Order: sequence, then structure tokens, then C-alpha cells
Amino acid sequence: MAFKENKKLPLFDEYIPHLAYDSVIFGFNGRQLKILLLEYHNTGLFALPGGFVKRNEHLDDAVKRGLKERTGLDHIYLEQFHTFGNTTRAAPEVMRTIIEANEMEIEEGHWLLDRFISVAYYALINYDDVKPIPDELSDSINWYAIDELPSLMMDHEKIVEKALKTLRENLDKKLTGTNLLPPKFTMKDLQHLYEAILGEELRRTTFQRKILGMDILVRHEKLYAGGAHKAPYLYSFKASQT
Amino acid sequence: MAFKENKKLPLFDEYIPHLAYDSVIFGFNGRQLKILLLEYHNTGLFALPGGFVKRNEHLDDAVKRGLKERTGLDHIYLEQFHTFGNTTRAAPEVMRTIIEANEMEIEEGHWLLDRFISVAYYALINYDDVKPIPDELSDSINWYAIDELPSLMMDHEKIVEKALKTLRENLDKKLTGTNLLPPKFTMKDLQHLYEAILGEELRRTTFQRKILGMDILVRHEKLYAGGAHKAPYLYSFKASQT
DNA sequence: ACATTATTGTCTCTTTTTGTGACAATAAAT
DNA sequence: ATTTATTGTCACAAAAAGAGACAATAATGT
Repeated sequence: MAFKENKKLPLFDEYIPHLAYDSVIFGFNGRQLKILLLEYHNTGLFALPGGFVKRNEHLDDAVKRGLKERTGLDHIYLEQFHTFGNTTRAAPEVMRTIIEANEMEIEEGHWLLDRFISVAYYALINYDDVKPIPDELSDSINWYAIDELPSLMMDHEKIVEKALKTLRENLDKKLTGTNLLPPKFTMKDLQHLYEAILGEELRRTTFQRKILGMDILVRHEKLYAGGAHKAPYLYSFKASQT
Repeated sequence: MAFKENKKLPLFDEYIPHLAYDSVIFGFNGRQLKILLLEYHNTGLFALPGGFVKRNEHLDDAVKRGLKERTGLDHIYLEQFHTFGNTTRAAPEVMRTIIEANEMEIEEGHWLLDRFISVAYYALINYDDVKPIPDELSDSINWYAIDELPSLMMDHEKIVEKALKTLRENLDKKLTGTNLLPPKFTMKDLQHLYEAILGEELRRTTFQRKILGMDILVRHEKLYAGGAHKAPYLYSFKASQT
């Protein structure tokens, strides 16, 4: 979660109480699938980037706003995948620690200290053109490979798990137009991405035939200046169809 | 949405404000896929059965509680599929009408008159052993075939649409153990169910081979006393595996 | 300039899965 | 006992996916 107000916690009634969102922001560095994690000041606690929803704001817009603040990116691919609503979703001590570490104050009984519901989204962004920006309450935001995550606060590990599961299930249906790759990429790049997401190796020829058969790619002129071998075609995703 | 308190709207601060759930309750009568809809007193408005979440209650439990109240059924198959959070999700006039039609009062500025977020679930229940129970605010609750729905309030038509889409996508993965059929059923019954859900006809032999190949059914002794023809086997779903 | 090397694009053959019809088995009705 | 409608299963055809083969080719080394 992220607080944009400076030292002025009362302003929190600008938000819908007991409601938050969390975002699992996926990026791909060419080899590994990674996600963005915050580390809070003086707490050693890692968490998903999240935030709250303003009273006059669409839920989806709140998430886009948060993503824009943290990544500077607009038009991010975004997918809601689950809402977590157990009563155990409260972390008063943690909240207090974070708030105190940031020299802020909170009144007793504030809903931030109580349980809250969180709507979880995953986002796919281009790893290369992002310099993640920490917010006031956290001292770092960094990429972590999905198989080398630190322990996360509250139920955030479960959230990541479900995000990854959903991403895998949606892969064939919804990867069109994703931002996980640069605008132009080779078939091998795409295959590496699939392998990183699915966590398994794929057969080159079968993969190529399947992807080309999906009719979602545009083939461009060969421009690759890679190694001592035949240059591959470059591809881009077709403009997304309605 | 449903109010369980009688004439005592202040008790509403027992609930998490600005948060609701809606449930798309599917049943199958052997031919058509149907859902349960409420009609509110003196309003002509149809709506999905829904409710609110108590401050100390798991989100999932709130939904189970509501389903139990309306159907008398426990252990219903339940799946969360989306959270609807647009600011347009407010219906102050409708709310007022409903509340007045029920001779209740509401203070100005109450969150019920403002926008609220709704977490949507779908449920699969056995059409035959349910006598739906209306709540205090509605004068009827009835089954409506999914292709003959009346117009629904707010965004409830979108919610139904998405529920149906999700159900179709999950069909092969998650129908195991569903309650949409009686405990024992024929292969033809199951095929009719699939056809009603998918809205398309399926080929008998292919369907049979596919389902048997999924290894989710137990075959029982033939007991069917139907018509002038070879009696089919009866099946039931295997006890659901973890 | 030419052979070498690594990787690509495509083709073919094999295997698996799915579509489609055929047919014997059989419970009730005649 | 014969007819009728529907079932369970098999067999063949068509389509999709798995797996390897091979020529094409961009950089490198000689």
C-alpha cells in the first residue's frame, strides 16, 4: 500500500475505507520473469505496490494512477484477477511500524489498522524503459525474479502465486499487445518469455508453428545484428483487435 | 443487495461501508440454464441477490451466508470471478425507492446512497432442491432462463454476462463436483448441461469420449427407467480431489 | 575470399487427439 | 417375438501437435 499524503493521515478519508488494491507488476529482462517489490523504511518488510481508491474514482483508474506514479508508464496492460477479503488481512503492528518509521501519526481505531479488502491486479510492463520510483513510505522498489522472492508481508505471497497462475492460464488468450517485450522482437525472444512465464522449456519448431498459427504477429524485415548465424526475422504484435 | 435488519438502518455500520457482493446463482432444470433474480417491492426492478460484508467476517463467508439465507443450501459451489468498481455503481434513487417501499428510513449521506464496490461470485446449485426465499426488501425471487432475462438494475447485466463467460471458460477445469445435476445422472444429462452452458450443440460420441477421458466420473449400475431403449449408465462425480 | 559455425525458417514424417459415422446391444412398447 | 429409440463402443478420417532433418545465411576465423 502507498500513502501519497505527507504526514497528513486525516486526508485518508478522501479514500474508500477498508479497500485497497495490490498490483503484481511483471517485467521480463530477456531471461527471467520478475516483479516489482517495495521495501519499507526500517522494517525489512517487502510488499507488493498497492494503494487506495478515492471516493470518486473508478477502481481501475486508481490502479492505473498508482502504476503511473511508480513506473511513469501510461497505457499499461492491466488485468484484475482476484479480490482478497479474509478478516486476517490486517496488519496493525506493521502499519504502525511503517507509519512511525515515516514520522507520521495515526489515530486509534483508524481503518488502516483494521482489516481491509484488496483487489489484486497484474500488470505487464516493459522492463527496459522503467526506472521504478519508491513512494514516501518505502525506501526502495526493485525487481525480483519470481523464483527468488524475499518473504512478503501479509498474504502477498499468495497474491503473487495467484497472479502467476492466472497469467499462465491467460497466456495464449491475452498476451497479444503485451508490453513485456520491446516493440520488435525475435521468435526466440518470445519463446524465452513463454518459457520464463510457464517455467518449462518449449520445443522451437512447435512453438513457432503455434504462434504463427495464432495470427497475432506482424513480420518485419530482418535487422537483427546478433551473432554468427542466420539473422532471424523481427516481429511485433498486431494492433490489438476489438 | 439485501438488508437483513428490520427497519433499523443504523445497524448498517455493522458492515464494511461501500462494499457489497453480488451472486449469480446458476441452476439447471434439465433443459435450460437459469439464474435467480430478485424483484423489489413496488419498483419493477430486477436485481441479482447480493449483500454486504460484516466487519469481522471473511468475504467468502459473507457470500456463503447470503446464499444459505436465500436457498437454505450449505456447501454450495462458489467461485469469485470479478470485482466491479466503477464510480457509476451508485443508485441513490433506486435505493431510496426500495427503502421507502419497505417503510424504512435512511439518513442523508449514507454510503448506501453513494457508490459502492461489488465483488461478484457465481454459484452452481441443484435446481430441484431449492425453494428460493425472498428477503425483506424484495417480494419475489425466481428463476429466469439466461436467454430470457428481464432488464436488470445498475450494471447487473454486465455482471451476468461476465459470470457466464467465466463459467464457460472454467467448464472443463472446474465442473467436477458441481451441484447443477442431481447426484446421479446419465451421460446425456451431462451433455445437455454442457450444451445449455455453452449455448451450442455437441456431438454425442466425441463428448462421451472426452468426458470419460477426463476421469472425473464414477460409473454406477444401470437403473434408469426411462424409455423404450437401451438403458444408459448412471454416473456421479468422483469425490473432489485436493 | 572462403570455409566454418551457430542459428534460423521450413518441410516432412510420426504420433496423438478429435471428428464422424457405423453397428451391435438392449429396455420398453407393440 | 418384433419393433423402436437410444446407448456404448469401435473403426476410420481429419486435424493438430511432437520431433527431427536440412538447406539458408550472418558473422567469424583463416
